[in-house]
Amino acid sequence: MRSRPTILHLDMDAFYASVEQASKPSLRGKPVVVGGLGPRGVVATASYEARRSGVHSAMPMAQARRLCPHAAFLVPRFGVYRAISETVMALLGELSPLVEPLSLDEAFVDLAAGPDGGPVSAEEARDTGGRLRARIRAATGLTGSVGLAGSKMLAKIASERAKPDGLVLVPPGTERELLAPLPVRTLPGVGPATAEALRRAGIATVGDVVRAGEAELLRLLGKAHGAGVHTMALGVDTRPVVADRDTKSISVEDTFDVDVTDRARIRFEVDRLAVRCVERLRAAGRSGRTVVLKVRRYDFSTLTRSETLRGPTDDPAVVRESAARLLEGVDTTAGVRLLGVGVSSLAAFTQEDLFAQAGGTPGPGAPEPGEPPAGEAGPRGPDAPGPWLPGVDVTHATLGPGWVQGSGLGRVTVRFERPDSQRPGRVRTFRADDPELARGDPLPLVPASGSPPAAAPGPGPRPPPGSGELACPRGDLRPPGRGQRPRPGTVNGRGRPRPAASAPASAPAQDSSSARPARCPKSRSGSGGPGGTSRP
DNA sequence: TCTGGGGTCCTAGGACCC
DNA sequence: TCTGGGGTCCTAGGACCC
Repeated sequence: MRSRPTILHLDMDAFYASVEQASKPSLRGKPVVVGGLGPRGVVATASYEARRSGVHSAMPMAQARRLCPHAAFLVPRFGVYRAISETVMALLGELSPLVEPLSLDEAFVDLAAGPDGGPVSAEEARDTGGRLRARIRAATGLTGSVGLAGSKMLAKIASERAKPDGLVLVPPGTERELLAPLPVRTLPGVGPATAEALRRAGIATVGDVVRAGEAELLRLLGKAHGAGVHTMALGVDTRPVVADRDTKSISVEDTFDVDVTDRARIRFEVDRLAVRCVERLRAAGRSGRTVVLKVRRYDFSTLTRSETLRGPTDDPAVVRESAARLLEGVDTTAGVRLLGVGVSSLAAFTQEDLFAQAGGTPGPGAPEPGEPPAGEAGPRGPDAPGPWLPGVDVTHATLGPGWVQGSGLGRVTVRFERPDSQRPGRVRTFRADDPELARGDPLPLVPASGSPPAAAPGPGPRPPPGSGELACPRGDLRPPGRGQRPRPGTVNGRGRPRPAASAPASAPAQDSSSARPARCPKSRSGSGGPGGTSRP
């Protein structure tokens, strides 16, 4: 809550879909839907053309196909989105050191922490926002919408109203009248459940919340939540912009195309998830004390089981064994649709030296994940390298770069065009195993001039044939950067040098020579600890 | 052809300790 | 020994966000 509009919220317009349209000239002006393409996929982002048909984020992909059958349905290319996001966040960083990214396409900026204390007048603030939007467009070819206000809540509401490709400023002092007619869902923290509770009490708009009064809100929603909602409804929001939020947990999960009942397969999948989780943990230079297993059953009911180790670990064998123990206590006979493994209670240290000794050699009874149990095809979904997923970059030995339009029946259809192509490229169909066809690197959206734009993490615009596999071994679903925080010390919009071991409290920096027991859960309630898991 | 994947924060109860 | 309270840690679940 400030008397000057010094909080800026940037939201890139239909970000993933816009990147795809910018990368693929044939899709410009056409409906594009980015998301999971499996039978249980959901929409991540729909282009504005697709939104006109009623398609929106989080909608099941099957429904989106029914609503907009002629759209292009593409898998996300997170590596590309991440690179562009870094460019955008860097531009925000030039306005102020206080940048709080909310996701790849969204961030708050505290302009008052910038040079000269930020804009003084509404006009100055508008100028700042307008210049930012122009620079984003020049650097990425994409549009973003800007909200400016005296608080986070209003800045975000403003950017929403500015969409697409606009700027809205909420003059401090006008918050309450702006909010009053809006639905309660507008308020941060009011989701479906809260909205329903309020609706039953006859409260539909923000103005209704104010009229109901604080006591009534406390009664309806409980102490903390009720007070928060009431305060927000008054237009009062003093939450600061916080850069460098520390990660609290790291997790991976997979939804299966078909419910899994086979216990051996379930054990196998949990094992793989544990390994993937630890890969991400280690890439982030972290370790953790609490292992969490997540199981979503056939009926969508979800349960979690967790166990806290005596000390933090980043040893895959330890996490695998913990996850396996947790699984033993879960009945999965009716079928599971999702499994997940996570680690929380994160500590700052890495234990690379220890890992070299212990982590590399799995203990007895903890085989490397290898073959799936007999009778199962193994991984599926985004992991299953059905190699030619719609949207991925390819390169042909003689025809150059293109992208997969579709595949099936041993064939793959490729459109050969580049971001700077003046007209839609031509389409060719190949055998899926055509040796001249390989994964390709993404091409930059904006032609490189002087300093390279961010779109292509790879080398120049025309990689030598075959180089794709090296840069992107598993395709765009798992680009090299995926899951890796920028290395500690990397400076960019999203990852700054980690605050030096801020919390010695939870993880006493005992020397990692030998004694740290990272395996056994703290034995509680007389269980005597888990049996048979200690290392010889 | 119903419902992803990555997170954050809050609540509540029990164990345990003082 | 009765009855009791506070604080912390752990576990489980749920709401919410993008």
